[in-house]
Order: sequence, then structure tokens, then C-alpha cells
Amino acid sequence: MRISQLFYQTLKEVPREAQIPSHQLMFRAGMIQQLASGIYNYLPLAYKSIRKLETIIREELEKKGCQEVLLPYVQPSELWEESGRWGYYGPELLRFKDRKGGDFCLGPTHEEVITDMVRKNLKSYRQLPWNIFQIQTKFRDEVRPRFGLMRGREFIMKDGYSFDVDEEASKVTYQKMYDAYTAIFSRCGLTFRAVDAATGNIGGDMSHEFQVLAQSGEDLILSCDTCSYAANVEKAVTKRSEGTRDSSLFEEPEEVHTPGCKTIEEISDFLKMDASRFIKSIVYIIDEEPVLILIRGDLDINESKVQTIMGANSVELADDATVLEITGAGTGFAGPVGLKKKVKILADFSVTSGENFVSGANKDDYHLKNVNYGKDYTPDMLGDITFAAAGESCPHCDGKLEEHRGIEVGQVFYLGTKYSKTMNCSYLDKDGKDQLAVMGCYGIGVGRTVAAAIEQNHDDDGIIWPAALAPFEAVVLPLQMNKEEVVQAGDTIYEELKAQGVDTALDDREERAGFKFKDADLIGYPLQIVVGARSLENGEVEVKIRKTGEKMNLSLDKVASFVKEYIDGEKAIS
RNA sequence: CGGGAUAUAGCCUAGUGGCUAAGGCGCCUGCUUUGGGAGCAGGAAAUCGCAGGUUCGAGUCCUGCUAUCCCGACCA
Repeated sequence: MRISQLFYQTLKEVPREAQIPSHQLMFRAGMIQQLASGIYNYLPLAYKSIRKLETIIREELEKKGCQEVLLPYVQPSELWEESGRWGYYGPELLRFKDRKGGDFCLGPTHEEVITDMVRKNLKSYRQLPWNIFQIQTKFRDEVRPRFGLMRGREFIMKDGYSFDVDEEASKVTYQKMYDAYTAIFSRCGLTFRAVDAATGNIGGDMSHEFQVLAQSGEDLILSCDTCSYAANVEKAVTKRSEGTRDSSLFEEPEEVHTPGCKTIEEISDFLKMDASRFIKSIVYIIDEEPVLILIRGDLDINESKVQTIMGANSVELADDATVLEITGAGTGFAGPVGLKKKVKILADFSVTSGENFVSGANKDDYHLKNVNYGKDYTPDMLGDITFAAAGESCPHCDGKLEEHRGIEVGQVFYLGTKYSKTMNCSYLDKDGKDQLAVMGCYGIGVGRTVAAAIEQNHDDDGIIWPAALAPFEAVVLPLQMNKEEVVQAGDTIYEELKAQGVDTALDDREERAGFKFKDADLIGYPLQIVVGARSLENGEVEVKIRKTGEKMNLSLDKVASFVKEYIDGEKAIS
């Protein structure tokens, strides 16, 4: 590619909107343009990187026997009603009507469509396994899109779905996909961790996220400093169980007047007691049923763990009216004592250690002192529903958990029969009996992975592309465009590199040397081949390695082979 | 959805009720220059987010709307 013809423009300044390095740099390097909140144009440089990632994805998936399709991104409501998700998928699902008044949505994911497609073709166990994927634009009307390609509303995603005869076969497929993902992100030259993940409302009961480690990551992950355990903070567990109490220390409950003290902070200040001496009692609506959740005052409820423990589809806070109806008091004065018959109670292990807690009294402006687990109340369910934290023990070994920030670039789910059941996707087994297909699903955020690569690889001057994702692997920079021999040498090297199969750009613009250097650093070509009058006198050019800043002089006849070798070496790193 | 902020040329900004809306980056022309975003001279480019209002006079004040960003809640 001759850069004089490339559709792009680099900028010295960034719009105020761009907040994180990948967004700023992609903007400055002329890779993306915003069209609306969370919706972007991909310019040639960005799309080249995206296509390179897509190629890696295709190669690795095809090695595992996956097949590529392309499904519609406009989907009829009927399928979503069948799976039940039309009802409880929120406004994130962009819905609209066609001219006949029929309900449609833009696909945020494709479980429904793929399951429908497969069930129409699936007859016999002999056909399975099937593992089908697509790379396509998705739309999710995120409440708060941000950070450029990191969290867009419209984004490119690879989504794949597997269909197996039974759980055992499906778990083999899951492992294959896990391995494929590991290979994909390794080939991209990314530093990442595969972590245990929550399954959210896509359902299923086993999942890993692939997290690229980066400061600006939106996800918090915990990993063991000793073994391979790593998990999203939503899912991370630590060694926890029911605690112990000394019942000889139990005192009788006693009401205490606490006017206006609704939050743990207020009541803790008012009574001059530490937050850990309180039981936080919060009413949730879990699958339309109220549940009172208890946790120690200094801890937070991990809704994801609640969802898992309850096997629920939705977990949300109850509104004030519901709280009043159930507890007989305004929000802020709920407590477990005396509510046993009115509402189901879920307690965290944290309330089972120690004695004489303070909780709400289910009476406006009153709290109850000396509340004891097992004596004054007994929850219906007990479990670990708090967040794990750095410094706690690893659940698998004696190590300690440490904290990292991560960007979720991929996720694999074991779905079981969640969708094949509601949508009746079945086959006949050897005995002629009807069986449900067992499914898995597997996603990669394509644009996000490219952005994550930049988050992880940049400096003050610009992007430092891993060779595998670089829009161009090398750039040739003729410094004096008015000198025939420089232009000639540049052209020759450029042609040689292309002939070697190196994806090369030639900066043939009538610009000064400094300008070309700045642009090359910003765009982040892994190698810069500097053709200048000075070194050309010795029959040499200078090669700069963007990653290390290292510069070396090479004779003209050695350049192409050096570049080829270097790039191949970089791309082989995994 | 709650809280906060912003909206002036393609981009970054100045403009604090009063003359023709100013500067930098970028763009075009010419000259000069050619190893780290050069210099000089000239030029094009703005319905000051939209609508209404206050005022002799509004980019500037008020109201409404829209869009964008930030924090939080949310997020297969």
C-alpha cells in the first residue's frame, strides 16, 4: 500500500471524548470515527487489523472442526418468545416493528436463531457433533457505551455454538474451544488469563472468560499466586463456610430507637459500632418472588453469586413499596427477625460467625440489638454470596488471591439443554429415542480484542502492534522524496518485501523525515525501514524495531530477508 | 435510570451582553526546507447543537429539546 493513497489522517490532538489509550490512539491513527454513541466507522487501518484477527480465528476454529455460517442480524420476536428471553431481556435488546407491525429485534446474540436453524436439520445422533460459528456485527443497546471499541453498542463478534449428543461429548467440545481460544489469543501476542466466570442470563453452568490484562480493564479478576486458579470477581470463591458462634454469649434482642438511620454508615455512626457488627438486610425480587438477603454490614452482595445459588434468571432490588409490604417498614429498617413466614431468607456465611449483631427491626426508625443466627432467625438458605478479595485464600491450594484488571475478549459457556429444551432441538439416539442436543456457546469480541491489543501495547509515541494484528507489518520510509536514488531504493525494498509476503506500506508522501517518523511510531508498524540519503551512500538502510526502539543498519540486499525473518518470528510467538 | 458536565470550522481551544467570532493543528497555493510532527507569505473553511424567550443588541442570560462525555447503577 502506498500511503499517499491510504484513506486515513493522523492527528496530533484527540477529541475530549476519547478517554483511554486504545480509543485515543485509534482515533489519532485514523483507524476509527464515531458515528453515534457506541457506533463507529472502521477505517482501512482498523479493518485491516480486524481482518487479520478474523483470519486467525477462522484458522484456529477450523482446526477444531468448526464451520462458518452467516445468520441474519434482524430477528423475529417469535424465536425470542419461544426461548422466553423476549420477556426478560431488557431494553438492551433493540426492538422494532416491520411494515406489517411484526415485532423484530437486532441480534445481540444468536442462540435462538442457531437453535432454530439446527433443529430444522437435526435428525440423528449420527449427524453430531456440530460446531457452527459466524463473524458478524451485533447490536446491544448498552446503557452506557464507552471507551471506543471497548464497549460499543454495535460491535463485531465471533459467536459460535456447539451441539453434542450428551453432556460428556459437550464437555469435550468445551475443552476444545477453550484450547482454540488459548491458541487464538496467544497468536495475537496478547498477555491474558482464562478465568472462571459467571454465566449471567445466558444461562448454563460452566464458563470461562478470556481476559487480556490491562490497567484500563473494566473487569476485576482474582488469580492465585501459587496455582492456576483465576476467576472474575463476580465468580471468584475463596475458602468459606458456615462460621461458629458461642451461644453462651447470646443476649436477648432489644429494640433501639435509631431515627432516620437508613444506611449502614448512618447507623454505624449513630450507635458508634463498626459496620461489621450489623446485618445488612436487603429485599430482592428473584424471578418475581421476594427474597430477603442477609450479609454482614461491611460486605457487599454479589448478585451474580445470588443468581447462581438460586438458579435464577433475574435478580433485582425490590422497590420501596414491596419492602414496606413485606417488612412493614420503610427501606433501611428491614431485618430477619419475625419475617420467616412472610419471605424466603438467603443468608451469607458472614452472618453466622460471632454473636449479637444489630439488624433492622422491621419498624420505622428502630433497629434490633443482639440478633443471633440460629436463635432469633434461621434462613432458608445459606451460602457464599459476597465478593472475594485480594489477599484471601485460594480455594484450591494454600496460595493467596491477587488482583488484576482485565478486558474480557472472549467467553466460553457450557449451556447444557437450556435452549434445546425450550426450543425443542432434539435428535434420535441409537435406540430410536428422542434426546435433547447438548449445547455450548463461544464468543469473541473482535473489535474489542484489537482495542485490547492496543491497551496492552502502546507508549507515549503511539501503538506498538503485535505483528499478528498490525495493519501493516512493516513500513518503508524514503526520507528525501526529492532524491531519485532514495525514492528508487525505497520502491525496490517495498517491492521485495511484498514479494516475500510481508504486508508492507510505503510512505511515499512528500513529507519531511520527522513527520514520517512520528506517523510511523503512532500507527505502530512493528518495523520501520528508513531509507535515507545518508546511509544509502554506504549502500545501507536503517531498520527500527518499534517494540524495542532498537535501530540497526543493514545493507540493501539483506533487508528483505531480515524483515521477513523478524516478522515470521514475531508471529510465531505463542 | 440517578448524579455531574459539555456543545464555537475536520480536530483542539479562546471568546465572561456591544465593532467584521479569534488562535493553534489539519487543508489549498507559492517560495524555501529535507534524519524526529520545519519556516515565510497568501487562501478556503463556522446557519456558535436545535427551538423559543429576555434585550436596543445574545456565541455569551433564561426555558425547553437534542447530542456527546464522565461517575454510579446496569451489562449473553
